[in-house]
Amino acid sequence: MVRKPTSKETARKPNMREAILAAAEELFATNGFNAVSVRDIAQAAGANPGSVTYHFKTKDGLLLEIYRRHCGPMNLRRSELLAAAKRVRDLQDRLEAVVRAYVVPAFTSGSDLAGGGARFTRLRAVMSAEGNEVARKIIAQTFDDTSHAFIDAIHDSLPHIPRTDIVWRSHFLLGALYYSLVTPDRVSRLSRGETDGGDPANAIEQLVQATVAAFQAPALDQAAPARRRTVASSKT
Amino acid sequence: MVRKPTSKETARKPNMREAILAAAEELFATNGFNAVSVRDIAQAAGANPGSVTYHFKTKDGLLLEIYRRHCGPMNLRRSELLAAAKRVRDLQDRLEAVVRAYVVPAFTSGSDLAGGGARFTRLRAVMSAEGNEVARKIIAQTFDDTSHAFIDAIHDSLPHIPRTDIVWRSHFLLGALYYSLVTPDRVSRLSRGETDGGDPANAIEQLVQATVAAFQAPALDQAAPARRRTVASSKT
DNA sequence: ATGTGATTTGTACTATCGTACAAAAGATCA
DNA sequence: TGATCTTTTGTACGATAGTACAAATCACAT
Repeated sequence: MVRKPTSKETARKPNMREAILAAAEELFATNGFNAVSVRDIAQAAGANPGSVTYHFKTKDGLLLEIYRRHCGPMNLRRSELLAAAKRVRDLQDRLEAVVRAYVVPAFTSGSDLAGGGARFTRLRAVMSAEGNEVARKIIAQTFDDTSHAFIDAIHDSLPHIPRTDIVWRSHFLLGALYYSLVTPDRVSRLSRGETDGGDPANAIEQLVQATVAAFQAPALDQAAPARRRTVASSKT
Repeated sequence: MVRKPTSKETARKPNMREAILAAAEELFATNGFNAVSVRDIAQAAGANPGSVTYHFKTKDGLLLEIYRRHCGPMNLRRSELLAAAKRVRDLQDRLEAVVRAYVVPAFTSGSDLAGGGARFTRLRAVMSAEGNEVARKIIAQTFDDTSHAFIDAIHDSLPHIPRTDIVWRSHFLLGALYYSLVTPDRVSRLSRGETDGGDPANAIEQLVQATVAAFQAPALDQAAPARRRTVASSKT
């Protein structure tokens, strides 16, 4: 179909395998796993449905390979940034650096795949929402260590906050991060169109700033007693 | 259309229509829209597949009816709580009350359907992640007004924060809220099993506390200059 | 140029999907 | 009771799903 002008380079039109991976990543991330058929992927990649079976055996195998492709680089990058962040001496600055080390690789490229970071993170968000089993397994065994490392680092910057609260707030961070990537235009819509919903740098800044403040909130148990109010207590 | 239930009880085998709605709600919320077949729903409801077609015409129609069933009551409850929150005089207390008015109906029942609040909110989270068109439309025309009302109320409590930042942080709130309901056990897992990941009241408190702090963070543009740090500036 | 192993294509198979529709069953009231 | 609705059942149909597999094609060392 597409002719290679030269037989020298293997990756003239990128390996087809790569094209399939990229197409699948994009389609899965925007539509979910079950809504996308193997034929959809093949068509988007300019490939034959049989090619997908050849390279990845099954649809699950394709998803698994997408994860394998990204998890390593993204974790590596996070580790590097986390190590650098830990060296920041000022406690507040360090907290911000740690949060940034967590957020940045999720938005920007986690490997050499173009724009891969945001797309893969969005994919993770969607798979998580769908309760995809393949994704759940590989994520649990790949990211839980990283999550713990970050939680520990944050806890070091906020020794007076109980670990439980740190975990909750990290959880909220991940949710906010996911949602930002799942609905990339919702912010501009609600902002009455005057803003930069699509600018990832701005999204990162907003997320980091808000998250740092959330982490710094007083601990739940020891919150100032005067602060307890129950405006919405009826249970229905 | 509405036949008097008459003969002694309201429904000896509960309306079947309700059973189908409940089963669909549960299955969609945990597995996504496309992963669940009409036959799955019928079986879970103890009904015949044809019954689903009879009551809701199409699968989309079934989803639409689920939304119709919940959106009204939940918005009503939010409005009530928001109105009450707005009457709180102290600015910080009011902010917390407003956030609570937004969060509580999403966790607890928004109508008389048992446990409907959390389940429906989880459903919304999943549909949002999957980019479901039916859900997107009805949500945009049902919740955007509410969202604006909340954003306005929060802005009133934080006049010095630009509206853009408020919108972002509301966005993060919704993401955190969604994610808490999508992965109900992740917190306990990361907390090394000693905590209450399944307790909704605790989740609400954690979310409200963290979110209030996030809203109160300094505005992005006017953040203290000394605070700007770029520990993660390299781009890939 | 040719043989060889790696890919790509085309097609086919079975399972399951959403939906339609006629017949059966149940309920309501003259 | 019999007539007339509403609801449930059973079954079927066309479309599409994931996957398998043989044939065709390609890349390249010889």
